[in-house]
Amino acid sequence: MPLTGEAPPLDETARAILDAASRRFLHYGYGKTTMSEIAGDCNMSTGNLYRYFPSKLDIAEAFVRRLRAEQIRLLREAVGKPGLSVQEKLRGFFKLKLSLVYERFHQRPKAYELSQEILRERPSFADEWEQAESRVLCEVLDEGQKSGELALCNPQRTARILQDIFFRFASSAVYYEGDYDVLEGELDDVMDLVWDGFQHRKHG
Amino acid sequence: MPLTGEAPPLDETARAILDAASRRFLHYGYGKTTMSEIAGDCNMSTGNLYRYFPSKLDIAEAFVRRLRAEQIRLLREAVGKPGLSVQEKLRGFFKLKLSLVYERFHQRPKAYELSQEILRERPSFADEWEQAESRVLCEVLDEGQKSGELALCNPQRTARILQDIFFRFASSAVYYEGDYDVLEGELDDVMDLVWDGFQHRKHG
DNA sequence: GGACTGAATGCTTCCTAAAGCGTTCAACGC
DNA sequence: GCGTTGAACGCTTTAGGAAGCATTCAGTCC
Repeated sequence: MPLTGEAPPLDETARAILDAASRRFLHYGYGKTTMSEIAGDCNMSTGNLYRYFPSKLDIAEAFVRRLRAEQIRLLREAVGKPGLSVQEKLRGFFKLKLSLVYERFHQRPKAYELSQEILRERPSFADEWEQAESRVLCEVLDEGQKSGELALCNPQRTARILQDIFFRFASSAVYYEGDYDVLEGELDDVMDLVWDGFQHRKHG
Repeated sequence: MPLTGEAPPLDETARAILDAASRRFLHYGYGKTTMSEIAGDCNMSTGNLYRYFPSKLDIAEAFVRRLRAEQIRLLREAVGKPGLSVQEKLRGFFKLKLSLVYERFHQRPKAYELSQEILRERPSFADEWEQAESRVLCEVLDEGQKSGELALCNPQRTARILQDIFFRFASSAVYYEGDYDVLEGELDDVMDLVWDGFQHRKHG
């Protein structure tokens, strides 16, 4: 499963380093985890870590890429379920995204913090992530074109517009706001209106 | 022009304090402005300020309310122009909002920082602000209902959904991202799709 | 010669005392 | 008696030295 932004394959030692670091990042957070601790967990010197990862931040990035790859997998799974209409697929995509984002903030604060740290230090990561999601969306939209459920002039542009439209449900502001059910209800209403727009375009 | 969230009328001294504070907030920022400086600008003691405002933050809030009231006025003005269709009014509303937010971040950094500070200390301010905008939107939507351009079952809910949909164009993330023209282009595409949805609902 | 070490380096973070500043209110002046 | 002051209070921020930690690389080992 190729995924742009996926790290190159790791050898056994690099993977051991990443596993050890991941455990500490999730438990103690990025800032409280030291390179000497990670090295100790791997029974090697601190200096040796740099033969595998150029910096501490690169270890963190590799970890976040893992998390993100898992999310993409889940999103693909959700839209890949047999028997769903295109509308159901799109709705499921954005609802799952909401629940993943919401859960990470509330249940896995260290993972959330780490994501924020990566976004701060490497802003291009956000674009990359959006591109990866956009590809999943395009597949769904292309499918809708083929099945006759949609009539779009530019599926890529449409994917971008959908990401704009549902941005609120994946933004950090949402974590402090209203509760999950309210958010989900609003997301449903937004999806209804979007679908009505698609219907209008289909029937001219 | 009543506006919920508007501060009670200020007497002459309170207004002088607010004016002096405003100048300093805009020039030096909130954090660098001290109460003793403000008091000095008003030829009074520091302690006397507290007869007019309960705290430094309340002065800041009064200032931000001024800024927001001005924004609401501009938004009302934009949608109140004669001869515009409802679609043009809605489009104009969100485009103006984008330009105001964008300009404040790029041209008036201290005003932006102050807004952020108020939102941090007084989160309910965000709801209040959204309610104020929602009212303007509702007026436009009600007008659309009356003129037959729209067929909505709940204008208030629709206003809320529109705010969700256009959230990205008013969120802080937008300041670091792409340039203004790209944003405006996307906003137009979103508005087009939203309008198609409204059309679909009108014609069944 | 390649894999690895661990001390050195220098940047970042932490800690703590001092300074700054928001707020209060007893005292003052009219 | 009311409006105002400005010093006191205590919380917050700052500054500077110490400690911590990411990173480098000369030296060592196999």
